[in-house]
Amino acid sequence: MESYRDIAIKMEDPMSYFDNFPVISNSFTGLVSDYNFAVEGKNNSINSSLGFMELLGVQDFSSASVFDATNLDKLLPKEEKYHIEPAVSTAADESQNKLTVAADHESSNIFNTPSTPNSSSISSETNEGHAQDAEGEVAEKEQTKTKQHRLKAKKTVSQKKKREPRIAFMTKSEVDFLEDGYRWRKYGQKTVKNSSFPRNYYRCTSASCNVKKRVERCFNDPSIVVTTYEGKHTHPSPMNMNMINMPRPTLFPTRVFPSPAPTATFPLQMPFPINQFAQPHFNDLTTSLASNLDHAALVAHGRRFCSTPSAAEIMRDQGFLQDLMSSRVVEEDYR
DNA sequence: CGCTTTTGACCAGCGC
DNA sequence: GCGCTGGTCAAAAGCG
Repeated sequence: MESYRDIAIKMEDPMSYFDNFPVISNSFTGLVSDYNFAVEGKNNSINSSLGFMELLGVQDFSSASVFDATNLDKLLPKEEKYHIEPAVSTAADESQNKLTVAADHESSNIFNTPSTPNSSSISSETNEGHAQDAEGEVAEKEQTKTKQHRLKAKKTVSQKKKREPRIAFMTKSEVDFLEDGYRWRKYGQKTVKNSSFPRNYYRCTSASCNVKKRVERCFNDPSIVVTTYEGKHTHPSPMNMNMINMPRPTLFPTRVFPSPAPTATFPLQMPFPINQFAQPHFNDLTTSLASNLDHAALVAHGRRFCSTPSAAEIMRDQGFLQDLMSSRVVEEDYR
């Protein structure tokens, strides 16, 4: 039913998108330059696969370049839907990590998740003295009741709620679950057609936060992890909360965004953690998207990132990597 | 004990 | 209508 049919970042000219893409951290230049940033364009094809710094390098860090919200309608036509295709690997690409960002746009679908139904205990209400048949009947009735309740709940909800916009990240990684600063609880796992890898479903553990996350491996390139976010966090990232009062290392910019801060609001409100050194503009695409790129880059590139001992030491001293990377990556780096 | 993960069952939507 | 697939639920099990 739900295939990768919807892409939000659709553009006639991908470069025009990045003309307004702010450099969020010039300290990461050496890091992200090894990424190919693939953006899918018209006709379900990859329009470009460009070195990340080629895309970012044109930026004037001091200039106030923000997303122009008026262009977003052009980028995200309501009726059109697109497929996510993995970035095409070339021989030269093989040794490099590849990161693709795309977003789902699914305005027409109905959100069919029911509100959490009251769970009824069936067995505990069964009287021991009853005959087994009677017990069976009671259990059956209760089950039917529960089913009807769930069905009703689903119908009610589906009439009101629409599915949130979604955004998918394709990241070349050995680790399935990429840290993003939020806490997630797994609520389902499904085998996927034509894929030997299961798809995992996660929900944000924060109360009243409906953000969902889907993690699966690309069926034709198992080295790529596809992480799909749905919804918008109603709270700041725990990671960012931890970082908010930290002294800022001189290695990193103290001001990440140009002044004035971006004000454009992207229709897809991103679920990602904000950049650790940025002010929390949760509704801003550039903040969230760019922040996630940095983070994904750091996680996936942890080993190489710290290949220079001095850099690694600085980072470790600042307590930066421990907070930002998964523990496994960090452990490997400092062994 | 509380939280998370596992996993079988259920439901909706779609195509035939 | 039926079968298939994706998405979710919820009880049970696992874990710290």
